[in-house]
Amino acid sequence: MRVMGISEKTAATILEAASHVLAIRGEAGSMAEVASAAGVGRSTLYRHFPTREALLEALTRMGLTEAGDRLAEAKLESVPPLEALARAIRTIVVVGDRYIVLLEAQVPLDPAASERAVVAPLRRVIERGQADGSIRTDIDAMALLEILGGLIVVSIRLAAEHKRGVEETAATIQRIFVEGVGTRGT
Amino acid sequence: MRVMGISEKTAATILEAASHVLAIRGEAGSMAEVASAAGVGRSTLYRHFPTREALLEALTRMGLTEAGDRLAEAKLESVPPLEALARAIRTIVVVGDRYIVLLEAQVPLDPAASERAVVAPLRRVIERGQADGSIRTDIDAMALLEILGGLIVVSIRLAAEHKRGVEETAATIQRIFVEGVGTRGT
DNA sequence: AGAAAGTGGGACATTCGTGTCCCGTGAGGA
DNA sequence: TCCTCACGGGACACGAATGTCCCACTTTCT
Repeated sequence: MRVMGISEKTAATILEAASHVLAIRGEAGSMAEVASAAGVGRSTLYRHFPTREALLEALTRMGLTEAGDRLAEAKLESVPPLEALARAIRTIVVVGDRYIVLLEAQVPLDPAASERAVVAPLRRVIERGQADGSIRTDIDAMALLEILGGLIVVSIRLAAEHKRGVEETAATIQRIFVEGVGTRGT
Repeated sequence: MRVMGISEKTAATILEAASHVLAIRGEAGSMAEVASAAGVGRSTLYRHFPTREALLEALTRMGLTEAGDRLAEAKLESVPPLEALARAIRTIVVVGDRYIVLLEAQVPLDPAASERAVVAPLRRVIERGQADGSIRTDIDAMALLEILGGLIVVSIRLAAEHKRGVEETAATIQRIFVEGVGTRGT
């Protein structure tokens, strides 16, 4: 028999609210605010997530899982690298929209999990592109990956604050990342 | 006659130390840490900067002024847009290296001052590039500017944490921003 | 030497967020 | 119907950071 008060549904409600509150208030978002936003008592919040850290950790798991699933659905492997890049960027920006905090605040996200869910797929795309000649090879994949990651974060932030459509922002980012801002005649 | 304890030199020492501490510890850096890092007493710190906000505000003024001066020295107007872009990126990344906090934490930086010191020069470069055909015009200058700003922040962060040389990071960012990651044959 | 300014350090009040505990209550299953 | 499980809310201890006050010290200028 269980000792603690648990309700799958409430937990989901809390996580949902937490992602919103933290996305807006950033690191400053307190447990009280999360609880209030979720429409539950502070006690209940602590019943489900014993510490703030536990809540953040659960949030990251949720975000990574979601991102991983969507990336898997996107079938990146079955399209040309540049097209795959576009899909991946769009996917991550859309999902990440609700998890900005975890990117801003340095929430210690499980390296293995993030590697598996997000980093690896992206790296495969880039490496494939470098192999078939569609992506430049004078900058190594790791550096490209880091910059791409940064760009995605930027675009999530821009989409969040500037209210420019998520889709549009992702598209702009993708074009610049692939084509650059310079014209051909350079 | 002045009523308060002031020492130009100490104030400078404090600001210098503050930029370092906050660059490393982020928003979490406390007044006590700053004081200790500056080698002064907490009292002295408060004597010069009555509140934490005042300290941050002074820091932003310092950063903006420095960035503005360096950009002015760079003579952006006298070189082709793409070259100017490269110089500007490099300059801002180098200067910004010590002011990451102000970018991360949303320190309410004076819009007018930042506009004058940093935004305006960058925008002039971009608009000049769009006018002479060296920069694409299918994305408006404002969007390009925002993304460029984001990219710069990213590269400052990368340079700070990853220890890749500031110069090298700035150069990589600049190449990607201008040329993109795709090869010509796209 | 003497005064004044700048500094250091400690004590203190205050605020805020975290985490714990306890008890009352309402709804749903046995 | 009754009983249990989850929830709500309030009280509380604790720690950390901000900002204030006060006193004792060193340096420096006169």
